[in-house]
Amino acid sequence: MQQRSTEPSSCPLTDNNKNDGNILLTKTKILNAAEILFAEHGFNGTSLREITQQAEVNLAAVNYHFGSKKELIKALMKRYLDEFSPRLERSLAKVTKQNEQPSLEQVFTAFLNPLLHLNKFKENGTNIFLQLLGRSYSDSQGFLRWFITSNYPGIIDNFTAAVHQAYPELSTEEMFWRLHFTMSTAVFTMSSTDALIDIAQNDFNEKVNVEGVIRRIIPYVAAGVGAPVQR
Amino acid sequence: MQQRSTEPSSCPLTDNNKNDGNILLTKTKILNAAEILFAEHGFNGTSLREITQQAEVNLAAVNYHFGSKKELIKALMKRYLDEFSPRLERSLAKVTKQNEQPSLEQVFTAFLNPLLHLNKFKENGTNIFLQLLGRSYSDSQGFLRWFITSNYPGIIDNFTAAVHQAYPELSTEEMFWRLHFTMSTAVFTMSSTDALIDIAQNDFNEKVNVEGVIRRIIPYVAAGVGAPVQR
DNA sequence: CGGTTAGTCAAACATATGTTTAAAATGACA
DNA sequence: TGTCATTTTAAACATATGTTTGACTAACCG
Repeated sequence: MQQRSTEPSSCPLTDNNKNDGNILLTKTKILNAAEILFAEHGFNGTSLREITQQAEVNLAAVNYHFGSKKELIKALMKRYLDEFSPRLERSLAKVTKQNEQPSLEQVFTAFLNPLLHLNKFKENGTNIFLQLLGRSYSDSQGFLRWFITSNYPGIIDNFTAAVHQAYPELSTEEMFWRLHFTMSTAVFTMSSTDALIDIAQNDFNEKVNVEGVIRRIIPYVAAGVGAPVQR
Repeated sequence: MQQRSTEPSSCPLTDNNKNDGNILLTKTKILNAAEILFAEHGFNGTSLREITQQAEVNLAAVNYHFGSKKELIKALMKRYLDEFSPRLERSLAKVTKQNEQPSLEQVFTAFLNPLLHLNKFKENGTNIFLQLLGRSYSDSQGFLRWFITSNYPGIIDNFTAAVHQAYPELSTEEMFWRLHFTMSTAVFTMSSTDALIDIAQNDFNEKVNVEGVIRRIIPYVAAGVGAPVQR
């Protein structure tokens, strides 16, 4: 028996779960199947039976290896956040160190590489991660929002610092709101990327991908955050 | 027996369901309870039993009066969209008629009054409507998005026309994306307004309400849509 | 070999869900 | 008053869900 504690203690859920051969372990198979289904239909909208069927493992495996559905979701997000978070911190640090006063566009562009790296880390990883992030905010009354902000405070702190450096006149309150608007744009757009890309393809025959969408978002949010302060 | 057809045909679901006294009819009681719960916990996250319990009606009443949960959701949105849609159209028309080339900020400000009117139409109506709109986009794999865009095409058409008048240089593709970003910002922000207002209150003792949030969004999205075109 | 351990599996469990049914209540009108 | 359509009600239905159980398997080690 294993992993019956609710405390995640060490959480060994990265990809180093390989057999002697190259057969994926049950745990990894579950993670891989779950992230796609969760991204597509939300956390509430995906059942453990769908996941285990897709992963070709036994239903009980989820509860055996992760303890519960909630813990599975956390493990899922952790896998991406551990990969993404330090890279973003380095990327933001680079921008703020190199330039005395970076432009907002430079600050937001700092997200691009860490996000795209997830595509190498995992097939279609960027898309999946951003979609999961979007789901975290709307599904399950934000228990995951809490999980993220409390386990990865560095993301937010570094980011707000960089924005402040780029636009010092922005008050703390105004920044709080504008950063949330930015978060909304990114996260919400991504949670419906697939549909949007389809529409763009049909309506004006435009071939786009996730990277294309991100590149379009950057000037938008940079301008939004950089909007002149009222009054 | 009533309302067993899946065709909405006439859909008598506005507030003119009153008794001789001022006792709300079952139908209205259900709508009022459902909209709050749906806004709070999403469509998937709210059961008919919670709704009927809150509304103090029998469980079977929902299926009797509306046919199914899905039809209830449509009726819910219809109640607001019928109130909101024509007002927004008039408001946008006013702006585009009065000014030869209105500013983007003027265009977006045209949303303010129609949105705030919902607060008179119904207690906390603005907030509820925007939250429901947000839920429509993330829950239930977008069947409601389809419902809205196909039943109220005027909203989108008038809006894109107004934006084009304010910023003619923006290409159709770029506008498509930026309007979606804008939609994301508004809708997603609103679906977590309550939490945000709490945070704002605690963190820097700022007293805000829904109107305050909308007023903060306007310059943000106006600047975003108005961002200079790349290349 | 015997024994321990981690992992797998089918089945059951307990509960929650949307929907349907058929009987009972209600109210309007002749 | 009696009739009839409308509405309400409790109960059942069918299915779906997260979780648990207990037997079984396979691998490792003395």
